[in-house]
Amino acid sequence: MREAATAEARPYHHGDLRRALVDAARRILEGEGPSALSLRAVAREAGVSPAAPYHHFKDKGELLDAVAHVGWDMLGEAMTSAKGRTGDPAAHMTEIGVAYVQFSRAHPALYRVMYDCSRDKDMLPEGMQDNEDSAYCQVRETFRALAGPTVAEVDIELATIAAWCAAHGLAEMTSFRQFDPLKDGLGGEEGFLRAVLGHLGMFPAARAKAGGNG
Amino acid sequence: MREAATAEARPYHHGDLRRALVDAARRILEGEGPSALSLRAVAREAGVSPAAPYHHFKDKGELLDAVAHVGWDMLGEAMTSAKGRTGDPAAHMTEIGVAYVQFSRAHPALYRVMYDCSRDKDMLPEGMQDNEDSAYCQVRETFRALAGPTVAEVDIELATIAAWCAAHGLAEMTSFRQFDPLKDGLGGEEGFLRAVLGHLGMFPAARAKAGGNG
DNA sequence: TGTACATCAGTGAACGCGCGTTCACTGATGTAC
DNA sequence: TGTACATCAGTGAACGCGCGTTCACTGATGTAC
Repeated sequence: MREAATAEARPYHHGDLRRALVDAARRILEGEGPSALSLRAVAREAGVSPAAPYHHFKDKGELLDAVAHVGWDMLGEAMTSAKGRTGDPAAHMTEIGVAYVQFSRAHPALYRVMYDCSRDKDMLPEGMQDNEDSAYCQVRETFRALAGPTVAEVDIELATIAAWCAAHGLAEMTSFRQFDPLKDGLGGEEGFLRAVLGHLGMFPAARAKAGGNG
Repeated sequence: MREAATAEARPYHHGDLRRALVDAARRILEGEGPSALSLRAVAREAGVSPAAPYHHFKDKGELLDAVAHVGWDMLGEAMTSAKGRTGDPAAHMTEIGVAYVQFSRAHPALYRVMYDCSRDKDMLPEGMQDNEDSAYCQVRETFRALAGPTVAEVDIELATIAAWCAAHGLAEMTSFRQFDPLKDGLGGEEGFLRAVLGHLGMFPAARAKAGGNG
C-alpha cells in the first residue's frame, strides 16, 4: 500500500526501493498473472520511473529471480509449519504435500515464476537445491527420519524426487475445472488432494485418511 | 522443408497453408523454444506474409491450439505403441509412463505449448479430456484392465489422475541438470525414470525393474 | 468451349502498442577536512 | 560547524524492436450459363 502507484509525497529517495519493487511484482502477479509482469509494469506499480529498477537489478531477469526467491521462502515456511501441525511423524509427508499444493493454489502466478526462472537455465530452482535450508532438503530429511538407517541414500534421494514430482504434478493439475465434480464428491479440494496423494505411495497417511482403498 | 522460408517458385495459392503453418510452428518450437513462437515468426518460417495465417486461423490462439492438438496426437500414439511393446499387462502403466516422459524430453517446447494453451482457460488440455481416444482415457482404461471389476470407479479415476500427475511432474523435473550425476549412477536417463516411477506406487513393474528397493 | 463473375487465398504496408534498456540529467545524501 | 565534493538513487525522454492485427488490394480458382 505504501508503495502503491498513488505515492503522494514520496521523497526523492525511496529508502527501500528494492523491496518495494519485489512487493509490487508480487502484487501484479496476484492481480494480473505472470504475463503482465513486465519491468515497466513493476516500476509503474511501485510509483517510480521505468529506469529506477536498474539501480537495484542488473536486468529484468534479476528482478524475477528476487521474486522467485521470496516465493521459495514462503513455500518453505508453509511446509515447515504444516509439518509442525501434526505430531505423527508418519503423517509428515502427507501434510507437507498438501501444504505444497495448497501454496501453489493460493499463489499460482508466483508459483509459475518460481519454476520459470530456473527452467530457462535448465537449473534446479532455488527451493530444490541442496542448500542447508531449502524446501527440497526439508522433504529429504523428512524421508530420512521415516526411513531409518538401513535405507540406502540413493533411495532416500529417489523417494524425495518422486514425492516432489507428484506434488508438482498435482499442483499443476488441480487448477483444471473439470475436476470440480470429483472434488465435490470428496469433500472439497483438500479431500481431493489427500485422495490423490493417497494413491501415490509416498504418502501413506493420506491413503489411510482417504479411506485406504485403491 | 518444402514450406521453408526459401520458397523459390511457390505458386500464389499455397494449397495446404494451414498444415504448413502448423509444421512451421513446430519447427520454430524445436529450434528456438516457446518464447520465439509468434504469429509473425510462423508466417516467416512458412514463407508467407504476416497476414496470410488469418485466412486459416481466427487469431494466434487458434493456431496454438492447432499445434497443441498435433502434440496430443503424437503423445497418444507414443503411449499406445509403448503399451504394445510389452506383453505383460502389469508393465503397461510403467511403459506408458516412461513413454510419456520421454516424449516430453524429445519435444520439450511442444509439450509446454500443449499445457499452456489450456492453462490460461483453466480447462483440461485436449489429451486429458474424456474423449473416446484421448491419452488420458488410454491411461484410465489401462488401470481399469489391471484393477478388475471390484475396484470402485472413483478409485480408477483417482489412480489415473495420480499417475498423470506423477508423470507430468517427472517430465518437468527431469530436465534439470543437477540430476545428471544421479542419472549416470542409474544407467542413464531411462534408468532414472524407471527408478523414480518405481517409488510412486502406480508403477509396480518399474519398482521391480529398478531393483525392488525403497 | 467461352465468358462473366463471385469467391477464395494470398500480398505488403501500416496501425498502435508495450516492451527492455540506455542516456544525460538532477536532487539528495554522506563524508573528509 | 561549514563547506566542498564524491557518490548514490532517482527522473523523464528516447532508442529500436517485434508483436498482433487490420486494411485495401490483387492474383488465382471455380462455377453458372
